[in-house]
Amino acid sequence: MTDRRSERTRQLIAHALITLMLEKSYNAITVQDIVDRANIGRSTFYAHYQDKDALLSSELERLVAQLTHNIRHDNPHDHSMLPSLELFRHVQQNYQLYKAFVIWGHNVDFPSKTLQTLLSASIEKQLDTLGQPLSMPLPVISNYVAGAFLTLLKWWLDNNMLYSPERMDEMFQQLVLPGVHAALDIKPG
Amino acid sequence: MTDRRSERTRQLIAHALITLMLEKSYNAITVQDIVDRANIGRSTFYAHYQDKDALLSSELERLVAQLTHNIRHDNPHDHSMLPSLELFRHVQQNYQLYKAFVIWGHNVDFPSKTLQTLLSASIEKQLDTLGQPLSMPLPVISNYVAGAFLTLLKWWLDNNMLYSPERMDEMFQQLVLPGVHAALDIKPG
Amino acid sequence: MTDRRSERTRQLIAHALITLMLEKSYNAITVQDIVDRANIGRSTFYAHYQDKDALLSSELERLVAQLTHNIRHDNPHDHSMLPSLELFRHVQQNYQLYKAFVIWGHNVDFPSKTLQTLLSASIEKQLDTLGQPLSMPLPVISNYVAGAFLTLLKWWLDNNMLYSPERMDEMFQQLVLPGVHAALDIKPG
Amino acid sequence: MTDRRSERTRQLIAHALITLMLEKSYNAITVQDIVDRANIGRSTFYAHYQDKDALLSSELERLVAQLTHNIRHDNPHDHSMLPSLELFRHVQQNYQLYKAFVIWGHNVDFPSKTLQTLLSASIEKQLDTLGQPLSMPLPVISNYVAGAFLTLLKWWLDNNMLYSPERMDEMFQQLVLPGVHAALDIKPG
DNA sequence: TCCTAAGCGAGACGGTACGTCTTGTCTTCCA
DNA sequence: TGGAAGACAAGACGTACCGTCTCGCTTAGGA
Repeated sequence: MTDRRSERTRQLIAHALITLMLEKSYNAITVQDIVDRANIGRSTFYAHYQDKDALLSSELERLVAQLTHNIRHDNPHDHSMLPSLELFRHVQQNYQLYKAFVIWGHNVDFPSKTLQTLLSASIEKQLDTLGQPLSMPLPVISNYVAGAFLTLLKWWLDNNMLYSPERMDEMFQQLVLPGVHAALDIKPG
Repeated sequence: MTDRRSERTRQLIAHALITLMLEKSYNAITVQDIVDRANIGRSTFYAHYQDKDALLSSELERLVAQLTHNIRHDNPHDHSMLPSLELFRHVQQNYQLYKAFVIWGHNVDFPSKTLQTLLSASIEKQLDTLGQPLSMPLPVISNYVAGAFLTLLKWWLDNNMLYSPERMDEMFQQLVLPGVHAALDIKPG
Repeated sequence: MTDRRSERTRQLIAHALITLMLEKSYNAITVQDIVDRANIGRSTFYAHYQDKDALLSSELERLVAQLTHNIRHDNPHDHSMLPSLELFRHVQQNYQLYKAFVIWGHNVDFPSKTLQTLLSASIEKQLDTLGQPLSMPLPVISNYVAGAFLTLLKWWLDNNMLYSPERMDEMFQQLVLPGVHAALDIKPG
Repeated sequence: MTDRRSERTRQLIAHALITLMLEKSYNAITVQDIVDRANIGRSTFYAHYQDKDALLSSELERLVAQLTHNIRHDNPHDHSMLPSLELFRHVQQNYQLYKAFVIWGHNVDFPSKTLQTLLSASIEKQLDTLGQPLSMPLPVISNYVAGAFLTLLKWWLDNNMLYSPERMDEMFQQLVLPGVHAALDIKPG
């Protein structure tokens, strides 16, 4: 059986990063902070990750992988543009994690950028299968939808999830769908 | 009249920052880079700005001030939610500047955050004056509109301003207005 | 009967150290170098020696033991101060070994120190048995003779054993004996 | 006038090294030890010296330069092989310094090596001017004299300068001169 | 002949020091 | 007298080794 110490150490590191990001800005976190919090040696950190950014990227990928997995499996036959309700719910269930990674100002923007790119691509694929005639370029629509969703998500997290995922999704649908339907030449209702 | 050398130095520093930001990531730029590019002494930099972030903030404020000034004066009686066309035009005329400050990945996210906050507040004020009954909280709408606009703006800059400001604004209106009108209980047309 | 693998491993380690010392400075040699060269595991090294210095000490002791053994047994009734000719010959026969351990600059000085201490003690014992009146403290004389001998030895090794052991010994005797005889109040001739 | 802070800092560093070398082995001294003792920043150390060894070399050169300067100027017409008495006196006056740099075991051997090379070269030059016929190679003699002198010097320092410089010199002369005169074919007396 | 304790390789780990880099302060000197 | 030049303290960076450790594999030598 293989040496499982590596995995344990990786988890210690990841957990240290996340708890630290709830306390202070990513930029203000030093490798030594992480190392101290995780109770590991400095070189052990560098044996696992090239640097602090690689750690963040890795954890973000992990988060995104988990997100995609959860969502897609729950609704394999979903044909909506974006499983927004499930996303709001998923985020609620992983509040700490998203709070740590997504909140503005606390962090650099590349989590946002990654999520935007990912969501945008997913939306574009969904819209493409509809085969609707479009009144504007597809990437504009998909980026817009992804951006609008993330904007609402950030606002929600910034305001400590004041509303339920259902209420957030309702507002999202109400704000975004009419415009998208117009862009897709779909008659409302 | 005050010593004008200060102002000249300030401009050298600002120009140095902007040209550097077109070349590499904000985080990768050091104070020494700026000082070398501007041909000034290290202490002179610190005589003008507390640190690198203060410089960026200052230049961003400058940009925003110029933006607000131009827009508002051009259309003093405008009652639309957001002077989006003028904004797209303004950005086009200051392409380099916005490219340097706004493009994702190259930079930290606080320019985006600042712009988002600013736009959002402006929109909220405009919507408030309308006195319309709302089907959702006002901050949700204003944040949504600002986020949607900035998303399109970033996409536009990322794609080297492929379309005209007019076309961008048209798409923006088409995507955003229906949803906002629905939220404001405004009958379309 | 005991497991003989230990002894084999010890030899691998010692051989690795010696070949490495012919290539680079002792200080520049890492435990990992030794471990790689000997094709053993890191922990195996530490199972045999406390650290790199312990290994060097151990090998040096080994060398010294072999030296003392050879010399003393060959000439059990020798009453000269120092069996210098035999020493020069012994060194010649173990050129690589001494080159590795003794040459200046390549190494730290504790091989020299160890040899100096050893030789000095041996000389002191020999001189003491003579019971001669002395014109100066005995340790001064013994240290001087040991130092002079080692200096010539180092010069010889540094110059690739340019001369024969016999010639070296002749020069050593010619340089050192008159002074020592004077110190011991021995009439020349 | 030039900035004199550099020189002050250099002295702080040198002084820190010397006091530390009186307390523990050169190898056991870390750059951080020096930096802490000297109350300077880590990078300041590296602005002045490439590394710890460069510092030691530099201070040793300084010591040697001072040594050569003092000796030669005091006795411009001295024709002896080696101004040994002056050297013993000089060392006595700089006891701390030599104790720090020269004592065996405490240190690596390159101070000894440097001194040996220097003294040897100086002696060789002196002997060469004599034009005496030689019964052995000149470098053998000069190395021997230098080595013998340093051996006595180390013994003296190791024994806390038990005897006066004059007594040490007397013993040195008594031990070394007869042999050298023999090598140079000089009749005694 | 099998069993079991030991020797071993492989390499993860906590830790220490390295030499480099950048920051923000402070001092010197020149125009 | 203001600003360039740059020395400086501070401290984080990513790298290199250290000595300890755990893990399975191999293997010798007593059962």
